Amino acid sequence: MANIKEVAHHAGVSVASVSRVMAGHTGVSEATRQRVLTAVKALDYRPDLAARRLRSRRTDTIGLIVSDIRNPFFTEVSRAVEDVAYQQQWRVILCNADENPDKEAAYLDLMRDENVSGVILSPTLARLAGFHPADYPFPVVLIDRCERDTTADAVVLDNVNAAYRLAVHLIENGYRRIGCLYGAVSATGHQRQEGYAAAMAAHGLKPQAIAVQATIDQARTAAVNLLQQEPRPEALLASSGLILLGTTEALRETQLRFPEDVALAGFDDLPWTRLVEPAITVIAQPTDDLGRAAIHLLQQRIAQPDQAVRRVVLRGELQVRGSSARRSPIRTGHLLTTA
Amino acid sequence: MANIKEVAHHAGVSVASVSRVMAGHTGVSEATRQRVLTAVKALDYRPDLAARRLRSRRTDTIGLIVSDIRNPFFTEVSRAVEDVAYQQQWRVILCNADENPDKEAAYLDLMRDENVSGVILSPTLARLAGFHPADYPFPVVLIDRCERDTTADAVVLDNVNAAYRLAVHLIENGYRRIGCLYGAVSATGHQRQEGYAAAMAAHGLKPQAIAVQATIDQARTAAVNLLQQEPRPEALLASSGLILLGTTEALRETQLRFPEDVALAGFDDLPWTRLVEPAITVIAQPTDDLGRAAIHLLQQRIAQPDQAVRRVVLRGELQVRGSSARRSPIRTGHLLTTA
DNA sequence: CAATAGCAAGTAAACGATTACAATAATTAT
DNA sequence: ATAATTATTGTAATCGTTTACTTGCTATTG
Repeated sequence: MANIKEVAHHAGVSVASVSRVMAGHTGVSEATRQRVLTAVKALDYRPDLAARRLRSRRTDTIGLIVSDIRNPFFTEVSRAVEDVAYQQQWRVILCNADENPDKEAAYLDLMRDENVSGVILSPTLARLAGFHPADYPFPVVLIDRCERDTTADAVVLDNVNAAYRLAVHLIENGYRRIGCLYGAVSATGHQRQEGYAAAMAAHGLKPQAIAVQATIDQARTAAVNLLQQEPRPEALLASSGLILLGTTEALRETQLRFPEDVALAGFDDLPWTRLVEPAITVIAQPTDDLGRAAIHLLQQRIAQPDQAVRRVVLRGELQVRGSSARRSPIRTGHLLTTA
Repeated sequence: MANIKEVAHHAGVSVASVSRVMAGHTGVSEATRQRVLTAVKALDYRPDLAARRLRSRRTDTIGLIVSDIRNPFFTEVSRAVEDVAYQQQWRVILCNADENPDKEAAYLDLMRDENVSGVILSPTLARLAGFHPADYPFPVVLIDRCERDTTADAVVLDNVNAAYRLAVHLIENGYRRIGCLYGAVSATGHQRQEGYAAAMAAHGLKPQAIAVQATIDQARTAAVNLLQQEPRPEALLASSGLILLGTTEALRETQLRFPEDVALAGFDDLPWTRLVEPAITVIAQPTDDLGRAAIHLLQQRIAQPDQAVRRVVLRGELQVRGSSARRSPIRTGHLLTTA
């Protein structure tokens, strides 16, 4: 591979001129620019990134550390981030922490080693507690997960509110004993449980929330347990797409029909929620906007390290479908007498 | 951030010794090793990767270019690759080509710029035609997509065979007019169509295969079209998870039931295929093994650049479920007379 | 005991770019 | 025409490592 020296020699100019042309800098005459460009083409020259990064101390690279790449929510967000970055000639190092704080820590160390310009992070609960951006040698934008009192740039859903609306929707459709399965290891799960609990309290209902690991299998097991309790919940609310999937599997396993036996609602408008019969009521998250907002926030922070902390809160959209259909009065003799 | 010089000074040794300790090289006394390590800890030193890469001309980084990160198949494969790499202290640059040859080319250029040790690639059709590893400045292992006559390391499914078995399964269950929706832009789609066509031919049946873009929406549109033709197909075979999803949506849209009106079978054992009623018959791909095999193959190739070309062919497993249940004789008067 | 090997540690030259600074050429002002 | 200014270009130092080579010991051997 040709290096900058050979290009300079071939073009009959100095290495500085070549460098200036490659960087798109001003202050180089059109004549030399052309000579350099033809030499570059002739030698198929491409600057060595390691050398450039060493000398310039910039990498034009950002890190994206997601909690679980197999969760379609994060896949979508990653794609959005990658798409924007790609257009702007930035590199993205995508890391999958697998909800594991050790892996998360290792990746953050790696980001430091790589000298990235910034990081987009969906943090584990452990890291989020007492999180302070100043502890990191690079700008950090949190995504999906953030506490009320976290002082860091962040892009999140209005989790409490969205879960509240979802729960109210179930309540208004006649359901009273509503169970909630929420992700134990994420701030998001907790906030959604909080919104659910608030809605229940506002209607004088007793909440029953179960914390689970946010995997399909764990959610299914927990849901089966919950469904075998007496009295059985009339409806279930799942705080994420994976938990919703596990919960739906549990209903199949226990041969319960929704919404007749147990109504169902959850988060994440994934394609399959429209495929099952009936389709499932969900809060749709604007994954694309989340990703775009995160990278824009990060770029602004990189450009302006001292600007005020910003938080972007996006609204989830309630998609009402059959799984939460109004409770049929025929089956609810008990409710009829109390109403 | 401390650099190697400061560490050397702090430990009272030369930079060479520090470097040797950091690299885990032999030929350094236990005494100095300890002094270096304490200095490293005291100064919180971490070697600068840019400098290391520049000097050593190695990056310990591989590129993983997938066709579509939103396709769960590739998500799973990526996770497997990343997992193995992580354990071995390799970095992975994950790139999403979005089935776009230009983006794919741009990423391959990027890989060269990054001076990666090797690349795992699921190529577009255009690139696969006439693919030769020698055209690239790094070792390449193909994954998921590979032609019979491609002379490159590759890890693929036994696509033709798997599709053949899947089609035969439908035929043996009494279906005759079987349509096939396959991915137009991937070698995999073509091979699966080929296996399907072979099975049809072997049973004296006329194939009807439609090439589609491998997206949910395109597949749905094409499937709706196909389902509105007269005579309507008795069964549909989808060549990938996304196409299967779109096809299933089409059945919902046209209010057709499976398997009663149209039987259904496809590729990729995704969680949702077990959720719909009835569950869908699929070929399960060993995504984890595919990913692991790919990175192992790549590492062997990196260690032994001149070893013979290898191809790992993994077998897909047929998961028979309700969507392809034996055609009920009651509804198939025509078949009864011909049987 | 001198010669020789073997090991540990140090010195300094790369790696290939960027960029501060100096030098030169071209332009404008007086 | 000359001085002052500006626009180009070149020179060389620098980024932080790795590593070939040299040096200085200590231990081994004939």
